[in-house]
Amino acid sequence: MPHRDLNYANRIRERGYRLTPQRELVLDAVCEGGGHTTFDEIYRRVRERAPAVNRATVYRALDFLCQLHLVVSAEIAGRTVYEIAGREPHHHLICRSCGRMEQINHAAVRDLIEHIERRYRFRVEVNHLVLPGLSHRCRPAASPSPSSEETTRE
Amino acid sequence: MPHRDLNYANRIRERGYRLTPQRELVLDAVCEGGGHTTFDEIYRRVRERAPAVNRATVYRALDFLCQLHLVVSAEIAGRTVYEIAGREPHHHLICRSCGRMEQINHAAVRDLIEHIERRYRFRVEVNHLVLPGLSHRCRPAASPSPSSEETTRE
DNA sequence: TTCGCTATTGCAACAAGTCGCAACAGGCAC
DNA sequence: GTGCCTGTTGCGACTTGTTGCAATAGCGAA
Repeated sequence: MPHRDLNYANRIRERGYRLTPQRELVLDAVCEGGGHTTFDEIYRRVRERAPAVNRATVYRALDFLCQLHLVVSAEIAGRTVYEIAGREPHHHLICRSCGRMEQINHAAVRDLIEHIERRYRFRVEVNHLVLPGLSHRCRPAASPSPSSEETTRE
Repeated sequence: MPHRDLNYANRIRERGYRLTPQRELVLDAVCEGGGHTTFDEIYRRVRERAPAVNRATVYRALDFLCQLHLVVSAEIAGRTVYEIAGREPHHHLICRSCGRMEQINHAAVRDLIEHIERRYRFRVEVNHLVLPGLSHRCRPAASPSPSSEETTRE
C-alpha cells in the first residue's frame, strides 16, 4: 500500500478536513488499482468492503483527493482514470486503432512546457497528458493518409 | 458559411454515407458558432429551425462529422466543444484560476509532436490540445507554491 | 469522556450522454 | 419515376456523473 508512505492522514487533517473511513477506502481502492483505475473499479472495491457507501460519496472523495494532490486523474478515451500521486509526472500515447497505450516519460514533454512557460508566461500544470494517434504497428493497416476515418473510433 | 467550401456533401457521399437534413443543420450550427461551440448551443440552433430533431441525433451527427474530420472537438473545462475543421490546428492554455483562455499556435506544439513521432514511432493526432495551468496574472494571487489546492478547481 | 461545531455522508432528484430498436428515407439500379 | 436496400432518425430507457439537503459523525475543546 504505497499511499501509507504519503502520510495522507496528516495532509488531510492539517488543512482542516476530516479523515473518514469512506475516504480511506477510496484511497485504498485507488492504490490497489495500481494506476489508471476507473471509477467503476474503485467503486467496486469500496463496495466489497463497505456495501453502504454511496456512489456520490466516492465521486466526491475522488474529487477531494485530487484537490489535495493525493490522487491524480486523467482523461483516457473519454473516461476519467485515477492513480496515486507522488510519482514523476508521466504521459501516454494511445493508439486510436488498436487501443494500445504506451507510456512516455516527462522529459519528452518538458521542453514543450518550458517553451510555453517562457513564451506565454503561463505555468502549465499537466502531470498526465494523453495524446491520441496511430502507433507504428497500425499505421500501414489503418490508413496512412489523412482521410482515415472509418477505423476504430478514438 | 465557411463549410460550404468544404465540399462536405461529396465527402460524405463518396464514403457511402448519407447526406441528411439533420446533418446539414448540425454542420450549419457548428459553423455559425464560429469556434468552441457547445452542444447546447448547437442543439438550440438546430431546434430553432427544426424543432423535431432529437437530441440523440445531434450527438450522433456531431460524432459522425468528427469522424469525417469535417468538425473537430475538444475538451474544455470538462465540456466538449466543437468547431469546423480545416483551419490550421491550434491549441489553448486555460487558466484554472480566472478561466481565461489563450490561443497558442501550432508551431509551439509541433516540436513536441515531431520529437514523439521520431522517438516513439507514433503519429500524434492532436489538432486541439488544451493545457490547464496558471496565467501570469493569477500566479501571485493563486498560490505559487505546489501546495495550492484550495483555489479554483481545474 | 462528553459536547458542540461543522465537514461529510446518504439519499433522491436531476442533468448529460448513450444505446437498442422499429420506422423512415436517401440514393442507387432499373 | 419506382422500388429496394440499408444507413439514419426518433423515441424511450438506461447509464453516468452532479447537486441540494437533512442526518450523521469526525475531532478539537473543555
